[in-house]
Amino acid sequence: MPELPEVQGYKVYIDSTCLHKTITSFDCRDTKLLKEPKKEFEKYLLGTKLTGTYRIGKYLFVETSGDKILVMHFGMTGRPNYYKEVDERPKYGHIVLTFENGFHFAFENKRKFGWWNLIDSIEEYKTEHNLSDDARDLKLEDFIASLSNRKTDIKKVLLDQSVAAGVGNWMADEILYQAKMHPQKKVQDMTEKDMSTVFDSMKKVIETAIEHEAHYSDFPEDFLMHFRKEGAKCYHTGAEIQKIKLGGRATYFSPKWQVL
DNA sequence: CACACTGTTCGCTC
DNA sequence: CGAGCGAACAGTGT
Repeated sequence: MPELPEVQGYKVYIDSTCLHKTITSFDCRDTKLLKEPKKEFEKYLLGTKLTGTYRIGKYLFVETSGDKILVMHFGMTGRPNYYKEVDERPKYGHIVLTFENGFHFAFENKRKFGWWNLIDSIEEYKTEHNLSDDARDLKLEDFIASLSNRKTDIKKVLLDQSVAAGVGNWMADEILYQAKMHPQKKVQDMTEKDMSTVFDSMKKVIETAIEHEAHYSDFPEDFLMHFRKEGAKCYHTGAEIQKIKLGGRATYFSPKWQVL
């Protein structure tokens, strides 16, 4: 589930719980979640403190008092959990840090698509992994530039983390619904005005979601999230929401509202 | 039971 | 080189 707004919430949570406390233990019960050997994590984390966080899209960079930066990606089912007692360890808390105050930080990851990594430079990592600026900070001119050489459905392009880092499957559907844009609109057929409309919707969806702490039921009533299921009624037209598959992802849209 | 779901990454074609 | 595409990954839920 975690897309940009959820990860933003995780960042705030970690900032308010885990910073400036010496790490006394590192426990990982499934090393598949580690992109470097476990020994490296022990070496660079034990005895250090987490000092700050920086988010780009769905990637959370955690700075430490040591020589490395910790990168967390929550995958599809990840979330942080800060707790006190050892026996409170969550079922899917596959990675756990313990701090000098005795509290623990669990990286919960039910489906194990999330991971941790150790890196030297955020800028370098961003370049190597073709990450765009965070969608929240992205400039219209950069968004248009990224779209200019693309020749496929706008929905697929929105999911590309080199275009607008942080947009995931539900956000892409919501952005296109707000923009009245059909998900299969070909990017090469879009005018600059179309792109600008989608861009503005993206900003609106991001800020609305963060404002409501990614709690979907609190979103405005004309948001797709309230009726994002096959056969549900579109807020504007009353027509049935349709489900198609794009880029291997379930895509929901209102055919009467988002006309191709 | 077979498949849906979620994001990234890999391998392949063009 | 890089866009596009589809499969693969893990495990729970339906």
